[in-house]
Amino acid sequence: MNLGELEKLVLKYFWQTPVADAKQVHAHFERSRGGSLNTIQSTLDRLYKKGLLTRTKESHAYQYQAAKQRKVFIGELIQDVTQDFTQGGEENLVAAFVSLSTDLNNTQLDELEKLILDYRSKINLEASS
Amino acid sequence: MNLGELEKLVLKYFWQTPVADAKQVHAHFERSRGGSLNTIQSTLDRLYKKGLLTRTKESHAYQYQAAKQRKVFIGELIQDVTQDFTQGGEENLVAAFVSLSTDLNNTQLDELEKLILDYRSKINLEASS
DNA sequence: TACAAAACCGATTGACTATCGGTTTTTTGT
DNA sequence: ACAAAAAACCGATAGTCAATCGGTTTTGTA
Repeated sequence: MNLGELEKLVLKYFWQTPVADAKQVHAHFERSRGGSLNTIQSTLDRLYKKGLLTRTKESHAYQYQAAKQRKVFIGELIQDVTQDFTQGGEENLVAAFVSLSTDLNNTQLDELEKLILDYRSKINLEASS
Repeated sequence: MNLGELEKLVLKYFWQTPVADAKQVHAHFERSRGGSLNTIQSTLDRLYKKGLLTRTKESHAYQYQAAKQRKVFIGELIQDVTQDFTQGGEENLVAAFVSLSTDLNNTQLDELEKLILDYRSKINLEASS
């Protein structure tokens, strides 16, 4: 999944603004970067076709929304970009975490440990059902 | 950092084969995918210019090597692809880990916890120096 | 110094994003 | 029901970048 610059901006916009149509998105980006309504429209369409936005026709215009939560999307991005280099086993992802951890501080490590704990109990609940 | 299909293959090759020149790389990929020696050469050159391979002229031909360890590279890839969506704070990365953890099992969680432990002590050693 | 090997250069093709003008379709107000 | 307005849709263009390879220049060695 490869995203252009405007696509990224629009995606980020939808994590701040749950629902919007092309006109609103255009209004938002008009001062910060310019560009015609048509450009926004085709970008929304591209994102829709990529499965990153959903849309429903509300009376006249499409109402767009983010298809995935930010965290989920980022997770998928990571999987996407790493899978070519990790031969199947997910243990490589664990290794990738380590490379990343260069910038983590103690508090963040705490948080991560808590998440692992939670996740572990979720796994084990499922296993015992 | 955006990599083409052949670039990815070549990179993976160099994590298996520490040193090689264009001819060797070409020989390796000849049966699996074809392509001329020139194609390999320009791909090597592109990877070199991207900082993903190093090279030194050994008598006549360049000898190429991976510039980064696989894990380091993957870590950088992840940072690269996520940074547009994580406003500065690395806590978002922690969140990204969770999305990823869908496929982790208990053993892998153990490993990750161990790594956190190691990393934490490294941080705290540095802090007290 | 000639020959062979490799590097280098340049051109082409194919994706894909950004951009926007123009046309068609859809909505809506009268 | 129809005309005007709004939005969607279509198509074209420009820019970037990987893959591809032929041809030319450089370089190293016998």
